Amino acid sequence: MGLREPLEDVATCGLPVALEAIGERWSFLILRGALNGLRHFEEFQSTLGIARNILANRLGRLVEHGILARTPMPDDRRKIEYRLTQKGSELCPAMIAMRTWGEKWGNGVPSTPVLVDARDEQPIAGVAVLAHDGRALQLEDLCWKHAHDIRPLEMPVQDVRAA
Amino acid sequence: MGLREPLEDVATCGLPVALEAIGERWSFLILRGALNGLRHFEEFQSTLGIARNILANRLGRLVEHGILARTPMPDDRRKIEYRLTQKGSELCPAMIAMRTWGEKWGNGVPSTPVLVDARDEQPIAGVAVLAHDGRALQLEDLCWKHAHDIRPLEMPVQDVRAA
DNA sequence: TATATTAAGTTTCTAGTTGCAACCTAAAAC
DNA sequence: GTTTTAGGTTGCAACTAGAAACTTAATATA
Repeated sequence: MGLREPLEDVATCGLPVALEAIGERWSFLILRGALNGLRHFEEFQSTLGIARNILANRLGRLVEHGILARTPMPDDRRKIEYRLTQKGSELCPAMIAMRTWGEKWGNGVPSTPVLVDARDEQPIAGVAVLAHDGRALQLEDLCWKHAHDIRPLEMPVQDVRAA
Repeated sequence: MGLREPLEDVATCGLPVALEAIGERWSFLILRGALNGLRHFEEFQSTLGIARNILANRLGRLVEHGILARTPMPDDRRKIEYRLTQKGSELCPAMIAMRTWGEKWGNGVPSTPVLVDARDEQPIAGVAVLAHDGRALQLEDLCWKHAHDIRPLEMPVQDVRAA
């Protein structure tokens, strides 16, 4: 692959940060597996069909980035449990967004298993970009602005001087 | 890389479909560039600092996948315009989700430019998973179910027999 | 018309990465 | 104590990424 530069400096942006951690196909699939309940090396290996050395490498990388936590099981210390951290779990919306897109634009793949709302067990509608007040925004409603061009919302009367 | 299998069959899921198209760091960054208004080869090249052959390869791949449209400009036919298609634009939520995650969990990167709501020019809140009725769901509210275990919502009276 | 310049790719070549298969190591089971 | 199991390493061939130089076609300039 040639040398891999940190890539962070490609304009200030959170995206390169995320890519550094999971910007690679197996990382995504391992993450998807973890969100689906996979916990152990052999589970990932047999479910995903990934080569063992690559799996070891990616699991290690995800652990390094604090996305997975690595714990030997107390009852059988050969067994290692890889579990999503809070940081890792919060990649869920990104994963779902990609999955939903792939489902819509791919060749009619009806993804399984289905992600449902625990309350009524109905499939989710998808992912949306939310405005500061919670409204779901359409793509046409979005635009880019430089940070210094943004004027803070006028608050009722309070002087909020904290960041 | 050895041989690259289609990867589609890693359980039925839209995610591999998406990864096939953009599951690679430069593709994401090119896409981000496009969402930010980049249109031409040299713009991408100088902004992202990507090697020219890789850029050509990725642009071609994105065009093949119908994510970018490739059009020579009428006034200067050397110039090629790469523009997001509808399919490509709809990757925006996925990109934003990753960016937002990177912003939160990275080393305090304040991403620039900022994505704002066009109506009030306020920065967006983030990305959320929506339930079928439009409520924003928390991660704890989500769970996986097999398709055949899902019972359709009882509709008023209509007998909906279509898939 | 002849000569630069520019936009968008190719080509070449090196070095690092991936993938597969086989091997290793420590803990548990028999 | 031998076997099995979980989670890795190692070695090697094939492939890919990246930098820089080269190509090609369309415009601009002299």
